[in-house]
Amino acid sequence: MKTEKISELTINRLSIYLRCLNELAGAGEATVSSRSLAERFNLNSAQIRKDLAYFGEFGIRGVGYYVEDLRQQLMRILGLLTTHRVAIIGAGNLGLALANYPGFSEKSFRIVAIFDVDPAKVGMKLRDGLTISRTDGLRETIERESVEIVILTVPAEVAEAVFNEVTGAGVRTVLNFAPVHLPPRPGVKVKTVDLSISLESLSHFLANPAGEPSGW
Amino acid sequence: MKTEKISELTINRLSIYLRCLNELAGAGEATVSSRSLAERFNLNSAQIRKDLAYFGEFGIRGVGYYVEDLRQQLMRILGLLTTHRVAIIGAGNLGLALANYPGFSEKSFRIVAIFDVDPAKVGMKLRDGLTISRTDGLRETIERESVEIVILTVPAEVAEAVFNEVTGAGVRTVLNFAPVHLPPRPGVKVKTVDLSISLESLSHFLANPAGEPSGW
DNA sequence: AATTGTGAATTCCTTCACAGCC
DNA sequence: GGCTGTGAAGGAATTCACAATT
Repeated sequence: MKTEKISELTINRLSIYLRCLNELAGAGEATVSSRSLAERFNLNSAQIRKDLAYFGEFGIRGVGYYVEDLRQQLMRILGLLTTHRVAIIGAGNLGLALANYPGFSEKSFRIVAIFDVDPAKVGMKLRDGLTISRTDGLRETIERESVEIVILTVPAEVAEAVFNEVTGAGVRTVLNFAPVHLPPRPGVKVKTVDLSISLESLSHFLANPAGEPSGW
Repeated sequence: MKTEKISELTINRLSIYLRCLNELAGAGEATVSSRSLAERFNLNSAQIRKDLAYFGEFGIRGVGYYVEDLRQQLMRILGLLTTHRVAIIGAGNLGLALANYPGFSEKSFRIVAIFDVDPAKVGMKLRDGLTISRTDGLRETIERESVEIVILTVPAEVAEAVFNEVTGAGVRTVLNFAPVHLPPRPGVKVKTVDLSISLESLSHFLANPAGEPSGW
């Protein structure tokens, strides 16, 4: 158990391990080794052991890890034992799709508000208790609803302004889908999902078959 | 100009630089230095110069880079001078949102087909010439429409099977939104966008204020 | 004077390899 | 025998710092 700072890459892998453990638990497996885990997503087994070792000694030599125990540990480490209250800002196609996204564990994340500037959208009921709100009440609603996580699905031009408003209201974590760089704010964590970058990376691959240089 | 292999991270940054150059070109700027570019997304200026140096010598000492020239170079390197034909598989909320996503440059990416298994959805017209197709014709349509890029927005359970089908049909690049590890295939590039991982990373941050360990 | 391009230094991440334990 | 936990080695990515160039 170290006090070193833990890399983002490690945290991302913990999520992957957890997902796999959920499946193993569902399949009734009692234990799993770092090797068999590693084979599922071709990773190195030492990597898995090192990732876990940052947080404690969860395994048993000669045996492996108890699936249910490790699952609980990972849920705790990832903060998934409590429910986080989420707001979506921007009820365009993407915002609405995320509001209904089934992949977010219901237990750990609950969407409590969704906002849009368009008066035609305000008032639209999405489902039980989730209605599109006006953006003028943004700050107030965030505070009243104790929103911890904001998902930003607004146009790029206004993303930074909205970001400033929500962090000003005390939000410390933002999942940003706008294709812009948000300025760093102390104590605030931003994850940006940039779909254009992903597509352009694929485009580069198509343009440069088999590791050929693209320079000339 | 090297023959070294170029990191994914470098390619991703090229997309970021390109976006910025587009703005600068729009604002009528003629030249830009690596330093001023770096300041916009707090990066190191040497990083930018190194990234560009993999592909050629595009700058002028004492001056910087010509905005329009560098823009063209990056478009070429990223393969954005030709249009790539894209198919979306899975017309759920996310698939439909991406079909209408305005962020993909129209010039470089064109969505030519969208598929779903649900008979109730098949035949739905989304817009000019884009109608939801049945999945049985998948392989045939991919070949007929010369699809180069597939966006996978199907449920996790079927993602691998669909992946095998599209790569079998000759598709070499896949943008995967299903929360699964897709097995590596030679000559095929996969980019996975995993929304749960992103959210769980934010959750971890909330659970572990200011770099405190989460072990005990 | 300003800025690029790049070896050298540094920092960060992954993999190896094995002692220690079950 | 099998598997974890980890120090040491190796590899990759970033940053420094400066010679070269306009």
